[in-house]
Amino acid sequence: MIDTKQRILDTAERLFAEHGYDATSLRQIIAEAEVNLAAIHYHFGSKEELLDELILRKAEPVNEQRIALLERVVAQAGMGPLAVEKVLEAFMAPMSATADQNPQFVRLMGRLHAEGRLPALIERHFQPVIVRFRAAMQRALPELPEQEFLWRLHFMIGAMAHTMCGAPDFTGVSGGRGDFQSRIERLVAFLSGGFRAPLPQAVEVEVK
Amino acid sequence: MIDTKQRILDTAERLFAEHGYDATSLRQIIAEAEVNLAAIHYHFGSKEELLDELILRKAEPVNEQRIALLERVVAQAGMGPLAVEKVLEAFMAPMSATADQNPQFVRLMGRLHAEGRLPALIERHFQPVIVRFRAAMQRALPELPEQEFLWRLHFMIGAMAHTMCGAPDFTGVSGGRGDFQSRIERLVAFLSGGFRAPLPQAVEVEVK
DNA sequence: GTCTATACTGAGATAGAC
DNA sequence: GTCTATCTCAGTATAGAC
Repeated sequence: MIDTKQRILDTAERLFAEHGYDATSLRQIIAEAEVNLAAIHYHFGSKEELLDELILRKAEPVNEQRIALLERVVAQAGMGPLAVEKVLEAFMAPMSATADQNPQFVRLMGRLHAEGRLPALIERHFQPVIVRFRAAMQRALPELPEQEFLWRLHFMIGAMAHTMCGAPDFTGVSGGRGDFQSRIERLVAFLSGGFRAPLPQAVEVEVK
Repeated sequence: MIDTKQRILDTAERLFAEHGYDATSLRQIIAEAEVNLAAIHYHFGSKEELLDELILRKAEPVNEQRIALLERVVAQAGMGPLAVEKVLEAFMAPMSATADQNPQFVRLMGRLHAEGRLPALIERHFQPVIVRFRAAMQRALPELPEQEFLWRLHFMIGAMAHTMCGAPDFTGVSGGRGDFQSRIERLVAFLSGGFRAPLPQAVEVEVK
């Protein structure tokens, strides 16, 4: 076959999104893609590296949009203050756009998050972008002590990861066009409130 | 052996915390516990049910403390308003106490979170407590629309799960006594700010 | 009731022929 | 580049000894 590699990638992406990474065996993939088992190891090396290439081809455009939006936000702010809301929106809007065009990608991310595979993938594919956003966030929150700032970033990552990939029960399976946009607006409002919250007081809640 | 079951539970707990659930094979457990492979299936039925019993015996005291603290907070509030901070603290303080006494348990929770096994375990072992806390939170935030409230709970769960189980890089491996307490104070401050944030405005961030 | 020995199925990985 | 055959190692199931 001419494009064995492409067929493996496309089939794997679909099956991973539908059934999860762990639950999809290489033998299922080769059956549907009509290729040989060893072809996967020839082209990718392992199941995990197959996942890596699969994420890479989706993550690149998202990252490019993020950088572009962030630069625009920074340019508009000029020498003045930077609003946390604007920075957060610049980071999340490209995911929203991708979600509307290609719902399968979001399902895939959700699956990977649920299976605990996101952290490693984020490390490999989103790190450079995250560094830039961290700097912008720090500029938007100049009065926050460094330690507190880093902890709040940590909280944010937890909320974001959980939200990009899943919704509360009541929202149902809908996920129609535009849903994702409002989800992000809610998240941005919540996170902005969290980042601007007063510093914690050491409150004693003794446990017997 | 007299207490095969206990030895399996103790060994599994240690190995799951050290290497993760997926990475620990039943054969490793039986080797260290010096029992037979089939004994696990005799006593527990499957690897997953072994994990379940293991979590159950740790989760029960935490849940009891949570209920007790929550009742105290509610009693102190009387007919007056309920502070989000107090409710959040009542929920998290027992985890902090457990963390200080038994660091291995927190590592285990972290592992399970990283492997995407927390949601199912939470569903099975923490659901009744969560229902009560949800009600208390709703009472503490009477002006928040239902939909917005549920979304903010969703954001909270993400931040909490991520924080209970892991820390930003800079904090190192320390995890000394009391560390966990301050971590929770920071999280409570952040979440309270998020819950009290103004409702989101539909802000347009167009993506080319 | 408890536990042991052993076999079964399906996973990912690999060596080497073509 | 591709495919066959095979390897190792999971979790699971069962028959039967004490």
